[in-house]
Amino acid sequence: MTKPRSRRGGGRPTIADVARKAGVGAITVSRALREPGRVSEDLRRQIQAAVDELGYVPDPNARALASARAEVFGVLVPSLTNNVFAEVVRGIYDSLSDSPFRIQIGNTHYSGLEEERLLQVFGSQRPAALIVAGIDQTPGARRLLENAGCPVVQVMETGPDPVDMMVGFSHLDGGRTAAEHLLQAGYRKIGFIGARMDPRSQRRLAGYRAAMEAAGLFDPRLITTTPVPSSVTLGRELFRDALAKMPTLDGVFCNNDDIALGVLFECHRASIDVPKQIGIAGFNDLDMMQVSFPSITSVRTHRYEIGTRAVAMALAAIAGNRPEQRIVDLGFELMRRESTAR
Amino acid sequence: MTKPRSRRGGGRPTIADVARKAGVGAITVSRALREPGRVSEDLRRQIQAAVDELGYVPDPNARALASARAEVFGVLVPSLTNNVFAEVVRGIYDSLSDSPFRIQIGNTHYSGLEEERLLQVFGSQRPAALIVAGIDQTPGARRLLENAGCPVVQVMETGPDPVDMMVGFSHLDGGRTAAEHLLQAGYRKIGFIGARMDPRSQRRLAGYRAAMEAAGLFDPRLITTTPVPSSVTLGRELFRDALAKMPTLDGVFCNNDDIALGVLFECHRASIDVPKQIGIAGFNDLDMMQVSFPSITSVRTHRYEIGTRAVAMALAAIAGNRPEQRIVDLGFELMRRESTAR
DNA sequence: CAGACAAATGGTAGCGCTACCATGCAGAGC
DNA sequence: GCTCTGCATGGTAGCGCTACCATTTGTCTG
Repeated sequence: MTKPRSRRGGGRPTIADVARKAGVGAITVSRALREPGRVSEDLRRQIQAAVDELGYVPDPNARALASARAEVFGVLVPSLTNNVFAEVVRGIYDSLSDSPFRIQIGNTHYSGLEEERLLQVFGSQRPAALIVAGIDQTPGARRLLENAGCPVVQVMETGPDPVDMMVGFSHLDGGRTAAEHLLQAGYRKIGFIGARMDPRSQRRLAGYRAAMEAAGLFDPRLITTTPVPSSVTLGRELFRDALAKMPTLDGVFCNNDDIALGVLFECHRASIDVPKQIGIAGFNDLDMMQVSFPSITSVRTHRYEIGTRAVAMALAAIAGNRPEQRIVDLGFELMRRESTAR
Repeated sequence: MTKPRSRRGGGRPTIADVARKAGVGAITVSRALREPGRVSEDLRRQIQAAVDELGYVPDPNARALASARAEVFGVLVPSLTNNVFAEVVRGIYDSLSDSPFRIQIGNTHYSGLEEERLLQVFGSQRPAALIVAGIDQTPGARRLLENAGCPVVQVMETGPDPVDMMVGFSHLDGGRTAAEHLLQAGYRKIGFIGARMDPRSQRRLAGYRAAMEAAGLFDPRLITTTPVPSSVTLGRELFRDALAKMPTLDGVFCNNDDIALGVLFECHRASIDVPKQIGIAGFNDLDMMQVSFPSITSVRTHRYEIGTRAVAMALAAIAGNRPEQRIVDLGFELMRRESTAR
């Protein structure tokens, strides 16, 4: 009577097929695959042979449904093309490539609402862990993270109040360090040029401001920002705006390296000597900063490591030994180069 | 007797909860959510109210298991940080953001074996569609694609023998066009500098070679390549190698824009005049090429559109109307700039 | 050598959803 | 009046897997 539906799955082998072939129960196959230690050597070999012969691959959907837990890491980043986040994501992928965990990336487009929506979607899958960029979640997003029922790692930044765990560094300190370096190098009219101005950029700006105020040199007219997404082209344009506004500018701290590169190119074009007339400092230290002419001073951040570390912490939490240090500050490194060597 | 397991899912509402609250059958809820047209206006409203009140989000795992089809697009790219692929992925994400489809990205690290392994993993999920970069799959990977039981789109390149559908352009023509442009501009000793040398780079090289041979100017010593991953730093180094090997070089066609930028910086550093002494052409036309000083000639490719187009074709195929044109050539555009304006 | 206990294996009953097949009911056609 | 059709809705039976408990076997105690 129980006429089985005609194999909806298109004939791929199931755990029952493997069990039959190996002459064992389905549950034993399941165990052999997930906890090999709990199955005798003999059966394990037999089962492995059957798996290989049939080309069996477990259905992750069925697995997730039965165990109420999907082997998925949910990752939320504001941009896929921004090299900074791409590096973090690469670190995550590399750390997870030999594990059974899959990765699901969500692109929030720097929008809190979008982040909230994606968390809702991700939550419906009962992910094994969540990695989210930034610490400025909306109240709704924060609630979703707190109730996710899985380890959560906030990355890119550190802050006082983690949902669960954190890996990053202080953007405020990074901004201050860059500005202080420009001051030490002898620059005085140091501008800040920033695009996008997401929360991290805001904090770099705050660091710059703190340094300038401490030196008694702060002037709001030194700041040139835009909410427009960052690009090299935009860097050039913003620098021209900044110069028009304040022709006596003798240095710039750029929000990021794209902007810094745009500034450098404009200096070339306008025959402005770097570092003599203008000092330039960037942020993130992309590969090209050390090769450009002149090479550009930048704050090196450890993006790839942020990704690998976040995964390591999440994995530890999943395994039941939550790391003692819930907030990991990976710091940054000021790379002094020709562009500020006055 | 049938003591229900104590709600493994951690208490999130199920379709049965919604059905109870709305006073309808579970199947009607399912239908209201997936095919609203088949449920009466009244019930639809009632059900929507219950969904909203309970905060119900369907479990994609259960859905996939029951329907033998996951609402997932599998995407396979060789790199996550290479801007070229990041742009394609961004196009895919943007095109799918309002659909119920999730995206799963695999990073093949330019390895055919890894690609095969990932296809195996992806296949176990019964994805709704697969988008893979490149056309040079291993025989095993090709078989997996052919038996995937879903639309498949190969992207980045066009070729004669699609698994299913294709969106891209001819890298050979692109390479030839760049080389011909350099020749027309009056350069004669035109080098080729390439890193990574994946199949697409190989075809750009072949295009370059064809142009040079047609002009009777080909010389194998003009070619400088390495399997090392591409970077601006590497561009500088390879250019120095190329110059050491052939000091009379008067032009270079670079594999990609990173390399071209490295070449430009080295020219600045060595006081080589661009475009007078050396002409430079890149590939892909990243944003910065138009801003650099001098601006750099490059072959513009339509990465974002490749992503959006691939999704559109896959979506059409899923909906049952497979596009007539199975191979879409999005072409490229030579952007002539200062670096080759002799 | 009985009893206790651990290790290895299996059976059963779902996980939350949808495919498939009823069922009920209104209107159409004879 | 009756059957026939088509539409809206519901019930049942799984999808492929694992949690939970039961069973079997072997090993160790006293």
